[in-house]
Amino acid sequence: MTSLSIAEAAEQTGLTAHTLRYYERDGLLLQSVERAPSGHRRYSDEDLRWIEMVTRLRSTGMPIRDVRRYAALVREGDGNEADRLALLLAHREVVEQQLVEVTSHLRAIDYKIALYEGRVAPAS
Amino acid sequence: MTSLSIAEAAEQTGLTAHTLRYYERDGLLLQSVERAPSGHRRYSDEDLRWIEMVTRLRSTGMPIRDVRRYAALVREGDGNEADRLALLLAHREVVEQQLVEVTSHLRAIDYKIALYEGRVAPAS
DNA sequence: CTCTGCCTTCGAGTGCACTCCAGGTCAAGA
DNA sequence: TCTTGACCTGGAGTGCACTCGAAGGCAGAG
Repeated sequence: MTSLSIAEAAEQTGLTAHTLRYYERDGLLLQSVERAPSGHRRYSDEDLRWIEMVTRLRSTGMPIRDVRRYAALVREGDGNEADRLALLLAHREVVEQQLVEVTSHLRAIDYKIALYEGRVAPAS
Repeated sequence: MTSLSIAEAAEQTGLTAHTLRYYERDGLLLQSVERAPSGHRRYSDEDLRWIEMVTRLRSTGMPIRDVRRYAALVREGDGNEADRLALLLAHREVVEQQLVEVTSHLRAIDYKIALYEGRVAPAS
């Protein structure tokens, strides 16, 4: 049961301290982070694990708004697992679709690169 | 050699008319789009092909600024192919990296989904 | 001739996700 | 005791990529 300062939490999560405060303010965390007597935030392992989940959702492109919704469901506790699942599945669908699209665009760019490298004859 | 109105070009490219004008204003196109006597834009096949390239770059996440730089290089004409190639390769690198990251985050999310679907025993 | 609708420009507005600032608190070290 | 540095808050600012609004031109239908 470690408990980290905001700077340490920032290092651990790869976010900035600014962003960590912002996420908390914006309701993306499950509870308010605990405070030292000085008022400084102390991040628990649990906080860190949740923030990593948030990071996964964010870096797969989930909007803040949806992360907040997911956090709210988890915060509510047992009983809404179906809703959480639906939210994750919907997100999964979107990400999958984006991967397909980006991959296909990337192939077209690769073709262009091949042209510049003289590995392929120009189309015209 | 067709020549399309902005509405038709919008439909063809999947962009909005607003966005087409914005791209032109912002220097993302190779030349100003031709005009009908009425002042209305007329998009050539060449315009359309270039806009598709722009769309590929954009939807793989290349910033407007970099697309503008690439357009400028192409506009300059022969002699800077190495620069264009470098730009595309650098972009390729970034995209590849993002694909890896997103895919790995997606796998973690899939694990969470599997938990909610009761297909896997919880970790703790 | 008037209406409808698509187009024009310029400039302002929007939404998102941070990112930063000012002014202040607090604990530890010289 | 003074300074330093990490942290606090509320609110403002930033950057990006659109997105829209206002005011007007012009062509074809009725």
